Amino acid sequence: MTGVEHAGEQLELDGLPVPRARRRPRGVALADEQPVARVCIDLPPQHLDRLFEYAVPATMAADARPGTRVKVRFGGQDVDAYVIERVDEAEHDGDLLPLRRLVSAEPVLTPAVARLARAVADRWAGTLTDVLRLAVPPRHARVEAEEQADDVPSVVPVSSTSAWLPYRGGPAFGQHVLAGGAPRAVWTALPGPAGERWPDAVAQVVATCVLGGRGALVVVPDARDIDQVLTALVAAGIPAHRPGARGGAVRLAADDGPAARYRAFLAALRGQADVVVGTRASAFAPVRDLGLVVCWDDGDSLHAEPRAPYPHVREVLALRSELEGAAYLVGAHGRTVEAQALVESGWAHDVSAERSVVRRRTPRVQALTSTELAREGAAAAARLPTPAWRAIRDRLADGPVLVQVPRAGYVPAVACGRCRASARCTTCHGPLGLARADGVPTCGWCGRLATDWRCQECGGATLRSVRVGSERTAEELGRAFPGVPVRVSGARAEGGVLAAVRDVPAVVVATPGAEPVAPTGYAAAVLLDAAVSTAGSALGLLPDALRRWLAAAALVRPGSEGGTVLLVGDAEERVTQSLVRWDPVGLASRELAERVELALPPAVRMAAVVGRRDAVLAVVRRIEVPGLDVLGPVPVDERSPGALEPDVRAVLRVPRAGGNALARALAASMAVRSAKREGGTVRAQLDPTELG
DNA sequence: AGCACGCCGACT
DNA sequence: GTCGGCGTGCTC
Repeated sequence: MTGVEHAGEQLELDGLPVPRARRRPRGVALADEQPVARVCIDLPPQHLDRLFEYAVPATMAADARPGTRVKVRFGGQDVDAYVIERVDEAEHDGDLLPLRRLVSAEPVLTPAVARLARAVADRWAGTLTDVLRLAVPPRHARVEAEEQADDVPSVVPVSSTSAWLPYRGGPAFGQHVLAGGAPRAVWTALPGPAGERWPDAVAQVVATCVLGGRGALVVVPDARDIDQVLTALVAAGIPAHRPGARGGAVRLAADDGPAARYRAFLAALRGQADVVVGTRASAFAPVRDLGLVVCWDDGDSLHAEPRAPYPHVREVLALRSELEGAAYLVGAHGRTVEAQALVESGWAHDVSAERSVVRRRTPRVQALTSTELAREGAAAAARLPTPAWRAIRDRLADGPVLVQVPRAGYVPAVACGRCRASARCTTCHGPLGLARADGVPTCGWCGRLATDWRCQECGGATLRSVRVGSERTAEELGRAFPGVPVRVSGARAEGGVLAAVRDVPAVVVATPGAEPVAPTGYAAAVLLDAAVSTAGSALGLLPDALRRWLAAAALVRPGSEGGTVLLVGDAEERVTQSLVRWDPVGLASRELAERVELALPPAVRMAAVVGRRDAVLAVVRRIEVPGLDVLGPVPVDERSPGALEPDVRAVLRVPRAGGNALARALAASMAVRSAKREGGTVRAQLDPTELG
């Protein structure tokens, strides 16, 4: 043994016992006040998910505050860490190493966000470090050094809540927010005229919150939605935050690039912006005096974080509203089963409109199913049946007509023209499709051109389309309505996603989620290939199909102004009826009852453990919680890198009340796994979205 | 994650 | 005799 430390003893002045924390490396003067920093280390292994203590050098005494980024020596290497707290005495009985370096004095991790991140890590059986990587944007030193704002008096928001009048419980929600309360609501938004659409309602309740002296946070699926909310906020008296000014709203999106993202983050952190409007990761934004959190369209898959520990915005904000005493609002045109569960458990209020209001504000909806068409004597086989064609032609006189197509591309799938077997690549057996009208079929997996294709079943050499995408639909509609401009909007379309179209006659073809807004509403919407949207057995498929249709239908003028929606195809009956009656809550409620019956989430809590068979079994075997049900493991399609056998998935199921215990036990088992280096790879996911 | 220590096989 | 395999343990 060498290097026995005596340095601490020099502080033993008046006979008091030397606090352990005062033991320190020779030659480093320590902070007088709170000389111990508890830090969270930026290393992935699950068994390191706890705080480690370091001595605070006197030089960092003032700046190494909770929330700052530091460098520490850990296990012989330099690692990044966050100071979580400063304390007087260490719990660790052993020498403390000094903090190595203060990266920045900016306390980027506020106590509230640190607490939220810990709760999120616990809830999803992940590590604090993983969550902090989602929550805190990478530092941008130049942005950090930019001029600080002078305190210019903030603008006073306009106090209008007109957009909430149609909703039962809407005005009361706003009043409660204004008074500093923390009401919780699940809101079914309706289509409306300019100034009363969902972004306006969101902006008004945000303005109400700011008027009441608190900050607000709005999380939406994508950048286009951010713009819509920011525009509506201006009308509600909350302008875009200007650097150098006090107040206003900032947009916070990872897509805006590191500098813009960090600048917006700092504006919130420093209390300069009152309102943050952003995508997924902004659920963790450090808004000061948070009074309201809003999640718009919680059924959009963009709200589900794809990185470990896979938290969902709707649930993160629910945790946050409880931890910070903030009001909670989740809104959509549709209703997810999960949001319905918040209502039916009594956790949140239902904020919806009366039937009469729904009828007044929504377009006329008609389902063109094959039975419906047969009744009218029309050919059912046509993708665009005559009544739909006629409706488009008639409504085009009044304005733009929206056509929603569930698939992007031209002809994403083709089949043998003789025996109808789906056409597969001769090399890798991937699906063949057409990129353009004059194109050669190409493989969707390996990209090879199928130049001299022959059917492997029957030897046929001709191909027919089995799925039609938005591009091909646009081409067909162009021919069907000569002289009418056709626009295409979609992530993979040539012009990308269009934010808006003009109020002139045009056919607008869009994939779900990419529908442009029309200033005074579309004259009509036609939802094609309805059967495609409800085919399959995935969990939540039906409410999700309704969500996509309602999102498009909500852009159409009310029936009183001729607004018409046509659903074309034989979709699942209940979903079709829910659209016709504009009743997303009814569908979600029935679906929830079914989930209770079948012991499926959210009536129960589940976790998926995916990876190499032996590794998965080892993790699962250690888990003991009351009422645990282990399903599987069964093989899945993917395989771990380098593995010979396909991965397996085990599904763990517990009664809803046992969710926290399951998460804790799963995290503990994963920690044992990482400590023992059991080998292979294992992914643990709570509330898995895909259950195969 | 990285790095130590520690106990069993084929090799200069 | 040793060089070196990776199983187990630890890191404030």
